[in-house]
Amino acid sequence: MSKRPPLAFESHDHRTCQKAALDCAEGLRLTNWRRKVLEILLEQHRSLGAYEILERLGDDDSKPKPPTAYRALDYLVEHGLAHRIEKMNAYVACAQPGACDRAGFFFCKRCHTVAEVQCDGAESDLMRVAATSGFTAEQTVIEVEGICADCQDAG
Amino acid sequence: MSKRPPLAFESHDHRTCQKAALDCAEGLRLTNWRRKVLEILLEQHRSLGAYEILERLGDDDSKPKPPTAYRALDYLVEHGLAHRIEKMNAYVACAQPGACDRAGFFFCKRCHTVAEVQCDGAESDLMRVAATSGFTAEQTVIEVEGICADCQDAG
DNA sequence: CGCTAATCTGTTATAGTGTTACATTCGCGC
DNA sequence: GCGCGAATGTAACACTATAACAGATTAGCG
Repeated sequence: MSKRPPLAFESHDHRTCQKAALDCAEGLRLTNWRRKVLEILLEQHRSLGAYEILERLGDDDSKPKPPTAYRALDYLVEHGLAHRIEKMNAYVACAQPGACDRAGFFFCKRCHTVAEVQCDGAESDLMRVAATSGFTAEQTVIEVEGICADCQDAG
Repeated sequence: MSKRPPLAFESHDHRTCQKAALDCAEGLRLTNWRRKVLEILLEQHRSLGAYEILERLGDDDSKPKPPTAYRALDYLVEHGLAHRIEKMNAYVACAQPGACDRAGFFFCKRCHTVAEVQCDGAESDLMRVAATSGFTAEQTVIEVEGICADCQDAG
């Protein structure tokens, strides 16, 4: 957790993020729904609830049903293109696709911006503790809730 | 994260855990529901869903309604006597009441046993990163999902 | 190409989790 | 007893997620 790409809170060329994710999706089976969901998530570094995404998937006369969104999200999460923020019951595009093992998240509870960081140090500490009691770790959730600088300035 | 009390997975005198929690509740306003919920949580180092707790709060002819459980749980969590496990939508008694700042959790997805550890190192690393972008951290969730030794042995 | 198997999608219904809103009661100091 | 704040009771509802099954599409193979 030393050198790092810009956090989502910091200004950066977001097209780079989008391109990286789409590149990483090469070779995967990105169907229409999956691509659409990924594109929606990639618009910003913000987390979106499944039903929020669902809203945006539909046109005026008909909206897809919940399983459509959940299936696409499950796929994206399984393949490392998106993450679930447990504390928010929400989803966010992966910010470091292809290299996002051991990710941790900072998210602003006001604007829902999510910054992703690598948490190797924290992770390996935890793994060490787990090992002492024979616990086999499978998945680690590291989420820090707070207020981002912009929202603080805005009062 | 170096010296530590026995993890929940390890054998220990559980009455010590229960007594510590009840001692810590001295001075707080433990109403009937709150005490009952705390007692239920303290039976084991296992997480319980709100509706599971609700079941056990009622007698045969009448069960309290959801807000009863959620209100008691909110109170216990606010006052450091219980924690919420985000990944499970469930609650667990605090294992180190009075000294449980910066807690992290290992939980077995089979038996729902939850071990609580102090995560000072991980926490301060995260805080440092947060600070670099002006992010004000308020709450940190550290949860490791896996399989405990007993469940592994049991296949 | 044409078949088959696997995967993805559509749809209905329902399960599980958590909250709002408001009426009522309880506990306690005056 | 009275008044006030906290806690509880109750009904209804909102949000999140999954089950089950039918139908459509696609990939791969002979």
